[in-house]
Amino acid sequence: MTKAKPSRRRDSAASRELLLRAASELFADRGYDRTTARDIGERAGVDPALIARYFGGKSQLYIAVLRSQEDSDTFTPLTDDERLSGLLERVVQRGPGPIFQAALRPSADSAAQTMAMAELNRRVIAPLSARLAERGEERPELRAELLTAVFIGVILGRHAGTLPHLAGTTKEELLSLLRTVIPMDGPDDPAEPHAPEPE
Amino acid sequence: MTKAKPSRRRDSAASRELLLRAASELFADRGYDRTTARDIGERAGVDPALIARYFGGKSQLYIAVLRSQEDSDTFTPLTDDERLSGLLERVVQRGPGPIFQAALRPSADSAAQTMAMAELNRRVIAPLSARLAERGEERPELRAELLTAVFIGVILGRHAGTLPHLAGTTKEELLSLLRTVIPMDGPDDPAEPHAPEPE
DNA sequence: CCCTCATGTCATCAGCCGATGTCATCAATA
DNA sequence: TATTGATGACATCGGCTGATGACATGAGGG
Repeated sequence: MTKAKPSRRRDSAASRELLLRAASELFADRGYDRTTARDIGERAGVDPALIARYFGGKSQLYIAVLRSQEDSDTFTPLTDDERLSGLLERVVQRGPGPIFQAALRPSADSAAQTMAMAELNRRVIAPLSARLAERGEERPELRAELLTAVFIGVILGRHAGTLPHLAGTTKEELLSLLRTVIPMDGPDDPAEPHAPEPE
Repeated sequence: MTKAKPSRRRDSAASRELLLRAASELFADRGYDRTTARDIGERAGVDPALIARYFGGKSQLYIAVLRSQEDSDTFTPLTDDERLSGLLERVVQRGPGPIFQAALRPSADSAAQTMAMAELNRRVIAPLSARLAERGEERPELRAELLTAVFIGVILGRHAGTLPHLAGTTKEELLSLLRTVIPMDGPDDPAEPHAPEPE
């Protein structure tokens, strides 16, 4: 009963997965508004009507994409060198991602937009804010938002292709550039070392 | 012959001007893609069909807006305190402006997009690049693009309303925040124009 | 005073969007 | 094999966009 034969020639789970993957790529590359349901279907090789059937609509597909990436992201502050490097690695390869897109290019769909901003807070702003507070900086939330906006601005500016020199940078160049703009945690932390970081 | 009576009840020049002004405000606030011709007509109190008649279409109206603002902008580098302050003043009051919008949120219309990026270079990136070169920095064009992206990222992040703390800042707070991220020209410049200093 | 044409109004078009419903088709089970 | 439910292909809908052309109107020149 309920045998999940993997050799099914018509497999709804596979179609779901194809749509999710295609949507993930396209939302990461172009953001929500500029990717159409027909685009997603074409890239997935699946009829776009199935988006409505399996996810309930484009905005809920978007939310599903956000959820599907929940675990793949670490929650280290942006001032952590490894975190910044890893983030850049992913961004250079797969585009800014749906969340960063949503921060500076908010979509009209309020459910999707709200979800994206909640994730941005959870994954990026909150840990950064906590780190800045640890350092003893004033207004840590404000500064965390500032640095996040800075980071996303550079990422999007590079990806949009409108800034040719920036677009031509390698991941390493970009990393060193960002370090001149985002004050990183030193290896010898000037802040009091009373709270060691679990890794 | 061609008497320009100012009391004409039906005045094409006035309609043109109203459309131009309304478009200027809306493009500055929402960017190109997200403002519709009907929006512009409604705000201007003018029939949107006249956009096509007087400008040739939406994209040419956009270009006309860019041209109409050509003189109103100074061409000082972003690292100049007065320039940064003035820019913020305008941005806080009237929104990011069509050019900054276009840099991180490129539109599908290629003519409009190309024009906007040319203006961005002329007004912001080029003077900043020249200033950085004067300072003796390496890769001045790249750094100029980086700082421009940083600036626009903060501006858009604040304007989008997705970053609440940033959105709540006054012009002065924002200015001091930006100074922590964009290395300004000192009043007594520490770097001699002829003697680059090692750091 | 009447004609003419600039100006403005309006209906409508074609294209794209997301979404929905219908129907054919195939796999699993009896 | 016959039945049935799941799966997917397709046509189409209503809504929005930018654009266009036909028509109304009134100001200014003769």
